[in-house]
Amino acid sequence: MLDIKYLRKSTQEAKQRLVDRGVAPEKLDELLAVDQQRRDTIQKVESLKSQRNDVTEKIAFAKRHKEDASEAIAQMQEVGAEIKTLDAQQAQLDEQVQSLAAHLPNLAHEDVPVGPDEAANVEQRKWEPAVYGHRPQALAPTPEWVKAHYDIGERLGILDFERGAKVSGARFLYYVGDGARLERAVYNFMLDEHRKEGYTEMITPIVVNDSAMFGTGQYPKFQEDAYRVAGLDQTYIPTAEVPLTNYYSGETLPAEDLPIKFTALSPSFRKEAGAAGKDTRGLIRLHQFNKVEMVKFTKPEQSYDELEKMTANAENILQKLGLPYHVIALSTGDMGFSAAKTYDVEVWMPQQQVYREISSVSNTEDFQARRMHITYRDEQGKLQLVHTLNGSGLAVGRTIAAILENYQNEDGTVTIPEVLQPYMGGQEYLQATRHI
RNA sequence: GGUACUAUGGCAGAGUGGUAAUGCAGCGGACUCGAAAUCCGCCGAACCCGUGUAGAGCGGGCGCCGGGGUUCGAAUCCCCGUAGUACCUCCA
Repeated sequence: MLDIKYLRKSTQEAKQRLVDRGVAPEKLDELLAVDQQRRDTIQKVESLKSQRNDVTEKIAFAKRHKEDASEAIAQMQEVGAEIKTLDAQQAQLDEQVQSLAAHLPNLAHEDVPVGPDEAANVEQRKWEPAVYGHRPQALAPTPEWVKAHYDIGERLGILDFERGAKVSGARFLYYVGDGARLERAVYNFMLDEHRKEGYTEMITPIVVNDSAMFGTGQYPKFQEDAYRVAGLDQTYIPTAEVPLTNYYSGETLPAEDLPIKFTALSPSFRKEAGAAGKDTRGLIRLHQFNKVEMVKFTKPEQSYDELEKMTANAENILQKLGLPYHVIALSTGDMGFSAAKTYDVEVWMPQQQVYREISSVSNTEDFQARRMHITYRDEQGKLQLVHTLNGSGLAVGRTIAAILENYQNEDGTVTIPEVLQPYMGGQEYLQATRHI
């Protein structure tokens, strides 16, 4: 949620910044017009209420002294009715303001490249391991025998998309045997790394209520992509960002505890509405996938430092896994709804020879904190909104995909990255095994 | 899931229709070399509106878990929720 006082005071500037985010400028005019109506109504009704409070006090006084107050009471009946009408009007205007404001995305930080879409994103840096699987060069031309991760996964018998579709539907799968083990190794490794960096590990609810979904910005605008629990006002989380960030909703945090850092593994559920036909094969785009998430609560002045650190935490995982990647800064037109600034980390997928998003790290500044009222007291003892950040660290399924493609060998086996071997009982290779 | 009870400021805790006691904590001051104790004063709400020196100050509204209702007037009465506790039921 944006600060309505800022929108009123710096309307022209705000309008330009909203345009950068792809919002029609009339949206702001509309909001401010309704806001003006609302404030006019408030002034009317509050002066009536003030009057009522005075008269009512006199009535009370009269009653105590056994005097007649029927005239004042009769008069107040009318005022009362008028107040009721205006109150109802105001409630309606409140709702309109809320709804219009709730649909406006966050404003971009001044560093963010301005542009309408992903073409305006800017690469920040690129990384590749010195030793890459069994080959020296990561980005050297991909040998022709390199297969897509889903082909290797099925051939090794560790990914079962067919039965996933049979039991659940398209975009669901079973991990089988070493596949399930590898998935578990990957997320345990990730959680251990983040814990070393000072993140507190959490296991969260994976079903949340509507106000939590509103708090992080998924609702009201993006309901069509959410898995709602039938018959209940609850939703399967699209990311652990939702329960982790809402953990402190409505609370005032001790300033000395900031920044607070959480990490959690959770399944994530997405309908992927509008993605029909895209990435239909493999682990890239599923209705359910595991993700290790990082969330931070910070003071405003430290949030951009913490954004860099969180991005580095995501990169650290890829570096230790020896997977090539690059980091890009998303443009104003490509960022998510709640973000003020976002870095995407994209991992190299050799079979398609493209970088695919494996992590997205965002500073939402006070956008989410205003929605869910998370504050701290500054040195003057005044309540201030915290800044919240979130980032994947990393998407687990996509990490598996990247490992299968980057670490495959010509004989059809896959080398298990060294840092994961201790999590796999020392096993060094994945090879075809027959499972029942 | 059922029944009963409960929900008031940072904490504790009064208030059963007349507009939120009191204690602790906090802040300021007096006393003191300083501190403690004591005394005096202030202070309670993620809020909203007006004015404005523009998150100061002042005035008003609101405010007793949330939302409705009754009433001139609701913390108080009624209804619907939510959460907690106890017992029951059911379980992992």
